[in-house]
Amino acid sequence: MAGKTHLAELQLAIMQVLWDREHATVSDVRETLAPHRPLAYTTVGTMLSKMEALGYVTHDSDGRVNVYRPLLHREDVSRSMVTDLVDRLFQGDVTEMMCQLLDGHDVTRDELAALKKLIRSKEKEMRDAE
Amino acid sequence: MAGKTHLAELQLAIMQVLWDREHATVSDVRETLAPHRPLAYTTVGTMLSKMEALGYVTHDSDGRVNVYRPLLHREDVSRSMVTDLVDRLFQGDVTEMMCQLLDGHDVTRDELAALKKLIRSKEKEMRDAE
DNA sequence: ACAATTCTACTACTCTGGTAGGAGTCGTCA
DNA sequence: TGACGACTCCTACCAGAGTAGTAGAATTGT
Repeated sequence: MAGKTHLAELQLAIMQVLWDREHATVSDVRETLAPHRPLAYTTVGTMLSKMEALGYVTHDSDGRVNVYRPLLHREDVSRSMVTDLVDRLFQGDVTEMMCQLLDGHDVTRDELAALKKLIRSKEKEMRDAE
Repeated sequence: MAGKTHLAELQLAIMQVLWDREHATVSDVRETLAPHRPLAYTTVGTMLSKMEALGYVTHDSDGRVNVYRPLLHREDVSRSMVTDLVDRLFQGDVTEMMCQLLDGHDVTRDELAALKKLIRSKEKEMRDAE
């Protein structure tokens, strides 16, 4: 399953809240989003309903309050969205994407070091696998 | 200028065609897209008009045929879309994005090597800059 | 010279994301 | 005990992406 997981702006923001705290009420989500993005209570509620209809989240009722939980996995969504962008922007060429990241952003020395380590472990992994 | 450059699906696909061949007619675009995505002539035409209204492309008339040219730069668009995704998915953490790329995709040995080289030159660049 | 083709311009429709109002419900507290 | 606040549910609305049809002008092959 999983499949196509192209989350829109607000949907993703809401999912992030749900992923961070496992479950949340409409108020929780609203308050968390508020600083960056003040929304009416009903707006968040409506969006959550739509997302439930889409199978992104589910809820059970604690008394009369709906408590929402994510159904999608964070990793699945990031993977699929990243893949999608690489495909659309660079015809699937991961290296191109890397260049873009390194060139277009301020990367600290430490981050570069971390990346080298990451690559080395990846190489090792490949060697072991064969 | 530049600013918000969140191109939608089809819009991006059309821009890719324009970037690849510098300029193109409606037919050109349509034919290029056709294998993956067969669209009516008018669909492509309409979309190009909309994109012109948005300032993404421009055209001049060769006889009675409109020849479209991109106004946005490929690099600007990729940078901004990549940045956008990193922000939304990983709160701007570029390293996280790299992990995602390396873990979630099949990366060949050669690509890993290329990446190491890329990182090294980036490091050098930083050293020289100070 | 005329029919078929090609192209633009205009119009229109569908879907979905985003946004919110209002009605109705229920618990609480003064 | 009744007003208040928090909450859900239903409904509505707009914008933009995507899709395509139609009308009418220009082009071209025969």
